[in-house]
Amino acid sequence: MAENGTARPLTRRGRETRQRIVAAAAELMFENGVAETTLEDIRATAGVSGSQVYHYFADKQALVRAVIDYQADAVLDTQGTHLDRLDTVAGLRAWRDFLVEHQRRLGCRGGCPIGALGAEVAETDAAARLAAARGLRRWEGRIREGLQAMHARGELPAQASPDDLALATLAALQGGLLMTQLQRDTKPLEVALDAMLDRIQSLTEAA
Amino acid sequence: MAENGTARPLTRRGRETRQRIVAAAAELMFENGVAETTLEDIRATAGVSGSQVYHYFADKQALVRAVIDYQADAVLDTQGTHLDRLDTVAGLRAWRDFLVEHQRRLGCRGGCPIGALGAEVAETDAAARLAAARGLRRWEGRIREGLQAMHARGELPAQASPDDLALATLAALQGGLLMTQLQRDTKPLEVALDAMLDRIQSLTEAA
DNA sequence: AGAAAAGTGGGTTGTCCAATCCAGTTTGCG
DNA sequence: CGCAAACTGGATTGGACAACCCACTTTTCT
Repeated sequence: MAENGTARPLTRRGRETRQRIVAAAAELMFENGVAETTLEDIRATAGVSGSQVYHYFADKQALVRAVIDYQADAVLDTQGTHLDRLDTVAGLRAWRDFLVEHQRRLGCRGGCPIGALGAEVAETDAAARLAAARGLRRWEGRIREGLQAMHARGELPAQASPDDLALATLAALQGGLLMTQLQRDTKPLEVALDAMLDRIQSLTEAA
Repeated sequence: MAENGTARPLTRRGRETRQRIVAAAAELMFENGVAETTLEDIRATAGVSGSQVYHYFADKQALVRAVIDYQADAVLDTQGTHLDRLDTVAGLRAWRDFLVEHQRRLGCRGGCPIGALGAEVAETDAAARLAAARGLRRWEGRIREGLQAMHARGELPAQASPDDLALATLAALQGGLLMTQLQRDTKPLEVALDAMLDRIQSLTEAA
C-alpha cells in the first residue's frame, strides 16, 4: 500500500529503501528537473523493483514533496559548520567562498536544489510549493541566528533589522544561484553575495 | 514547413499569427510552466487551427525559445519608463515600488517570466538557457546604465563598480521574486530590493 | 492573373509514462 | 514459529501528447 506523507515504514530496511528512492529521485530531479525524471529512472537508479516506488509513495507528487524535504536537509547539511559561524564578517565571507567554490565544483549546474525544484512545481502543486518555502525558511533561520548574534553584541546598528538582512541575504543568494545556473558562471553569485556582505560589513563599521 | 529560429513569415498576417501563438504560449507557460503546457492548449488559446503551430515552429523547444525572447521584450516593456530613471535614488525607489505593486497585482504568482522559464529548461535545453541568460543580461544592462550615470556624475564612490552593483541588484530582484512566488508574499521581494537600494544610497552619501 | 504563403480541420502514428495489479518470495519483528 | 511487512518481476491499462501528414480553401504579394 502507498503510504501517506507522514507515515513511515515500520522496519529499518523499509526506511532505508524509502530513503534510497528519495535520494535517487533527488539526484535525478536536480540534474534533469521533475518533468524529465520518470519513475522508471528513479526505480532503476535506486536499485529497487517495480512496485516499490508505489509501496512508499501514493504518486509522483508525493515523491516530489519528499524530495524537497530531503533537499532541504541536504542543503543545510552540506553547508555544515559554516552555518554556525555566520555571526562574524569573517564567518560570512568564508561561507560565501564555500558557496562559490561549491558551484564551481558543480560546473554551475542545477542551481539551488530547493529553489529550482520549488520554482518548477510552484504553480502546479501547492503542497510542494509550501514545502520549498519551508525549506528556504529553515535556511533563512540559520542566517538570521548569525546576524541576530551580531546585533545582540551591538556590532550592528540598533535600528538595523537582522531579520530583514537575513531574508535579503538569502534572496541575493537565490538570485545569484539562478543567474549562475543560467550563465554557467559563478560571477553573479559572487557579486550578489559580496554586495550583501559589503552592506553588512559597512553596517558593522557604522555601529 | 516549419521555419528555423530566425526565419520570419513573409506576410503581415503571418507575423501576426506567429505572434499570437507565441503570446498564447507565453501566457500559458507563465501560469503553468512549460511541461504542463501542451501544444493543443496553445493552439486553442491562440485560436489557430491544427497545423499552424508546426507551420511556424520546428518543435516545442523552438517555441519555448521564442517565448523566452518574447518575455524578455515584455518584461522590459512592462517596466517602461521606470528603466530610464534608474540614475537617481528616487528613481530606483519608484522602480522598486512598481515591481512590488506588480507582484501584488499578480497575487505573487508566476515569479519572473524569464527566470522561472529559464530555470525550468536550463538543464535540458542549452539554447533556451542561453536565451534566458541573454534576456536577463538586457535587463541588467538597463540597470547598469542608470548606475553608470550616477557613477559618472560622481554620486557613487570612484572605487565602487556600478556594473557589479547592477548585477547584484538584478540577482537580488530575481531571488526576491523567486521567494515571493514560493511564499505568496511580497515581503522577500521588498526586503531584497530595499537592502540593495539602501546599499546604493549609503554609497551615494559616502561619495 | 498566377503563385506562394497562410490557413482550415481533421486524422494518424508512435511513444512515453503514470498508475495499478498480482502471484509469489524473502526478511524480520514479537 | 507465525505473521506482516518488504520485496521481486513482471504485465497491463489507459491516457496524454508530440509530431507528422493531407486535401483543400483563403489570403496576399507581385
